[in-house]
Amino acid sequence: MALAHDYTDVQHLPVPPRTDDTAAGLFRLSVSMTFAKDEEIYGQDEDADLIYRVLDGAVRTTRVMADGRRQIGDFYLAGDIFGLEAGPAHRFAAEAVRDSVILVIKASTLRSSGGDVGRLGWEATRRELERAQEHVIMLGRKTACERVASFLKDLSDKSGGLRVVDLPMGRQDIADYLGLTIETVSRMLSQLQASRIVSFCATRQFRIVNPGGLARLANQTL
Amino acid sequence: MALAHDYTDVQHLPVPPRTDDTAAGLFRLSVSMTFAKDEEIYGQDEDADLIYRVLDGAVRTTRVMADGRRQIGDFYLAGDIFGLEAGPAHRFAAEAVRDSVILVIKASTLRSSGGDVGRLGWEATRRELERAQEHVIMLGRKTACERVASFLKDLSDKSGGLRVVDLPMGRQDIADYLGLTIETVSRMLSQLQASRIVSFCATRQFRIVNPGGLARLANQTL
DNA sequence: CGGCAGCCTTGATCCGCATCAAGGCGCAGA
DNA sequence: TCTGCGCCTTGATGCGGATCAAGGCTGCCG
Repeated sequence: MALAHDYTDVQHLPVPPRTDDTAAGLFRLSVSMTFAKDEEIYGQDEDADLIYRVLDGAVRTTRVMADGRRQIGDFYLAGDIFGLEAGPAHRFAAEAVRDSVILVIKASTLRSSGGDVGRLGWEATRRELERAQEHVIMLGRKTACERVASFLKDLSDKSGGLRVVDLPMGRQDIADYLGLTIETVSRMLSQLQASRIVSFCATRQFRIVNPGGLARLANQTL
Repeated sequence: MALAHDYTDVQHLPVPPRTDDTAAGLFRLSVSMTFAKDEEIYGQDEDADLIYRVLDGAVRTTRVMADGRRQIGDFYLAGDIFGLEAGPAHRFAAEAVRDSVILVIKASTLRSSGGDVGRLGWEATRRELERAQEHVIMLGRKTACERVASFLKDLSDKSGGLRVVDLPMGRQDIADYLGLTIETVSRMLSQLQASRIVSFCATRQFRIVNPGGLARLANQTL
């Protein structure tokens, strides 16, 4: 596990670089920090008074059971907000999937804001809830093939529906997100490629060859 | 499936009967409705302008895939609030597990409220998110035995830690909540009883014989 | 350019849960 | 009380994904 962050690279940004979406408004008075690959952003059980936004890079939230079994709660890419799942304390840890730049704001600032700003926080929490519920469906009732297909499709959708998509995370992270083993993920990816649904340009970049076929395999209910 | 509710039993209640918790404050201007066992409270994809609170009975939220596979999102007992998962439309349907009385309030009333009331809605949404995330851990990384043990323990905790607990739902509902089949749920329940962890007084009522053993099997991480 | 380490793929086998099948039990209604 | 139906349990068998095992690829650093 990476060492605790030393906070030497904190910079004050009056305005975040991306201002093209509502979330940006929440982060007007924020601080930017960089995290190395696999570095912890916050720990499980840690007090939660901060909310985060990915500026560049990718983040995973994880929970590890006593015997080492790991579940990834979600992945967050550039523009995404995370850290909202906290009551008094975080129930998941957050780690950088690769070198990342993160904006940070005090949660108490947000929560005490009346009107619009408070409503934006609520909206963001509601979207998190929706994503968690989709995840429940996936883990409860989808086959390994459907899970992997859903994962690739979601990633493409998040990237604006591009045909060529980068995978920021490794196979083990995908497995721990989908509730599978790394071997099963690898086999399903090979199988999807063999069926001409997708095609891997590199280990961590694929092209969607047959979007209709992918959607059918993903078996989305909505 | 039950017929649509005919709304003939709507009554106006100036104050809900239970006023001993914060949630009650949200429902000061609400309407009470009764639903028969298995009756639909709202449908998947249905527009969402209402928020609900269980006064008496039990409710499940469900999502059905094209081929009939069903996943239950959560169960709600007396005092619980549901219907918050909606963006523009509900992503799960809600049905009465047994004859139930439900309080209903317009969501727009809540959302537009500034200050305290708005914050209570956010808090309730955040608790929903926490429950969904626990569900993700369960479905992603727990064995059948751990899932059933967790389920019984959660139910007991929700009922205030009682040793004798009623199961409002049938075995099929439990299976669809835990991502298992009804046969596996039944076998695990028999197994827990054989190991003197719990003891079934009736099909739908059990006693926790060994709380420590149950907690150990549940394998909670927090 | 060569060597090494971490990540990924592929194959063989195993096992937990699903599926298929056959009653048992309890409750409701005659 | 009897009867029937829905719900639940239990047993036998099958299969999807886990586990165990053995390399292959790729990117980094000398």
